[in-house]
Amino acid sequence: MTVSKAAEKSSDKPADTAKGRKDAAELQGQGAGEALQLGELSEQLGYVLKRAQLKVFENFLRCMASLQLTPAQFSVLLLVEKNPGRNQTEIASTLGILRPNFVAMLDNLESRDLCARIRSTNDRRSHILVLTDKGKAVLARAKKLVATKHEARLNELLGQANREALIAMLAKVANEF
Amino acid sequence: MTVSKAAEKSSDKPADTAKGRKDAAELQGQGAGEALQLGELSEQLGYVLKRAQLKVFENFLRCMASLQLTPAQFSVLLLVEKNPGRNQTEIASTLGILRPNFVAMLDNLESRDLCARIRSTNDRRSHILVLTDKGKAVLARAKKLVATKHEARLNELLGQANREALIAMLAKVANEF
DNA sequence: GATATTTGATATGGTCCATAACAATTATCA
DNA sequence: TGATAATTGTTATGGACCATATCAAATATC
Repeated sequence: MTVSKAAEKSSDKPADTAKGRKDAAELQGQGAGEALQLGELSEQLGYVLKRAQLKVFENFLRCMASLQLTPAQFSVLLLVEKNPGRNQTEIASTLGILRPNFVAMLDNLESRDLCARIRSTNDRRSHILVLTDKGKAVLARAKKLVATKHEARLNELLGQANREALIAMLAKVANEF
Repeated sequence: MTVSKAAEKSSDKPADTAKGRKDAAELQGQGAGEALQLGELSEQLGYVLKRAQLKVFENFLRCMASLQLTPAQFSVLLLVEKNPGRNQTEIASTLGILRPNFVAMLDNLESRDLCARIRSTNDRRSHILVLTDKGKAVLARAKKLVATKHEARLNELLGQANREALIAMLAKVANEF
């Protein structure tokens, strides 16, 4: 059903021109066993950005294994703690999460008694979000884990000054690119 | 079928203790209409990394709209150009793409006549990858678009020196974190 | 008071990522 | 040599994440 599935194999013997066959012959066994050259790829912003993000998320998940918190869940807890009394739409949209996709996230956090939906008396359509006591306690422990295991790792890799510069530049890119 | 779907709604009136009701009352209409405070979130590496990556990919796609190349496809073309004669497993693994998922990507690129699979004569199991002439031409145009529209944007945002420093730090994080 | 908008929610489809399994081919080694 | 193991490209499949359309209830607008 994917677009790529609909792609027709143009021919069974691609590049089968006289020049094609000659070039192919020259390439047989090219640099076998040797490491590939990344070339310009290693200076492509998107490439290095994506790979760094994957590594950081991976490390985050390892650090949070005992609390079973994903980066997205951690960000929700942080934002609700900082902005108690806001509704789902407000929290979701500032995190770039679409409302439909935020429902399942909240179902999960609420089922673990980390946060609660409270019907607003001002506007009975909306749910006000609050951290439960357990949620506050878990978030406090999560922050310590992040500080001691996650950010500390980045500090010993880049140094305090570079770490702050990196985050500042990333924030600028995220906001103004 | 998701995990979160299996989450049971613990109760219809969450946090309905005496303290819970009082706290909820205090929160009604909290900072309505005002912007939310990001708080510690804006200094979380993972958060700012992810958002920056999304913005950069988004901009990349806009710059490449005329060539219809995604960041992943661009990286494949770059790597094949730099390392002609390598097989699918080698190209995919250095890009962090799993072999099964690489098949559809190549089907797509091959159907557009950007690259070609050639049966190796040394090892008839493997397909050697090469850029077609059209693939080389498209990649050349893609590089120019990236340089003039994409990287130039980053330069005017951070400056040349900072841009290089950012990429160097991201590469370090990607490789050593 | 009729109409439009907002909120949370459901259903659904797409894309990306990960694992298992398979046929063809090659490597290993008894 | 020949039996067995490993590798390559591939298919099938399921999960996680993201996006859109739609809905009922509640509210806003006029």
